[in-house]
Amino acid sequence: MFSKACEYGIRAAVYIALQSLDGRRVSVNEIAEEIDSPIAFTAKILQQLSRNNIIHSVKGPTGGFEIAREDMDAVKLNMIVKAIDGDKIYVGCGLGLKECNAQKPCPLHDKFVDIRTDLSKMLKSTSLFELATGLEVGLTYLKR
Amino acid sequence: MFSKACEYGIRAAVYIALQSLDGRRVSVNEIAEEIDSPIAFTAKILQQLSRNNIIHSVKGPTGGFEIAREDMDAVKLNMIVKAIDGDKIYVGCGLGLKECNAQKPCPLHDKFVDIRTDLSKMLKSTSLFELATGLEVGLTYLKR
DNA sequence: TAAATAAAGGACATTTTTGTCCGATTAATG
DNA sequence: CATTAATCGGACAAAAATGTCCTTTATTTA
Repeated sequence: MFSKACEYGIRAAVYIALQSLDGRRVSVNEIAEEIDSPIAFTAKILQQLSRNNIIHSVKGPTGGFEIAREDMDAVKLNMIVKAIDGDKIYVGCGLGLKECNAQKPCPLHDKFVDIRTDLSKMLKSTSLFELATGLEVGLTYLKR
Repeated sequence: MFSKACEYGIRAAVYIALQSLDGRRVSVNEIAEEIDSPIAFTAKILQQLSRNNIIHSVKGPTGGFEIAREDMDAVKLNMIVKAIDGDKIYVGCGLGLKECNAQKPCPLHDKFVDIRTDLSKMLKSTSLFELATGLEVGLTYLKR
């Protein structure tokens, strides 16, 4: 569904949000450790998220990554997915046809649109804050 | 969503089914031409489908690929997907966690299960025959 | 102001996916 | 029985995704 990069990106963003709720800024090393991901690869992904203004980075000692409380509400999963995987999840034919639309649909078009609409709605309506608070109260987990 | 191999596999299977409805056995070359896919790569995928008894192959002159009328009903999309992509679409965590289940869910677990259940239902309930007949009456397309 | 710390970024390495080529095998037909 | 047409299968090639290493840049603090 998502690329590895995107999986790490979402997990990292949720972890950063969780720590930011406690006012803690976190380093790539801590993030990679806590979400069980490759450090350098995770660093690249965090750069992408930072460039897309999804998370905020601070250089130098005491630096690291953080997310403002308001941004946790504003940032929805679809923004993270788009920043990392582009819009290929939302766009294009399920069977790989170049042209596929209601006028000239592939055999799976309608059924595919249904699934994708649901996925899209879910991603657009799920905020980082929602995911981070689930973690905070111990309902969900990020590791293993 | 699906790998390229799986996209080609589904398109090929639908085309073979369509032609089999007319009693025509088709060659890899014709299939690749008609579904606009790389020939040799398509041949590999057809071998996989053949080994999994999803399509039937006949060697030698007048040979090619075909699907019996009964099999078009029996073969559902999930069987093709499984033969080519394995069960990674149905199994495993959306965020890539090794352990992720109702007892120890990732932050996206429940929402992911919903989407995947829908996808799974759709694939399990869609037969090759259904897709081939849509093509036959000109409601859907396989190329471009 | 020097040292230390952390992200940024470029180059490179590995693995997986996608795709190609060619000889071997099978079967129909003249 | 030779020729030809088709799939089968293995080895190879190219491209994309994943992952690593190392240098540079920014910033804090002693």
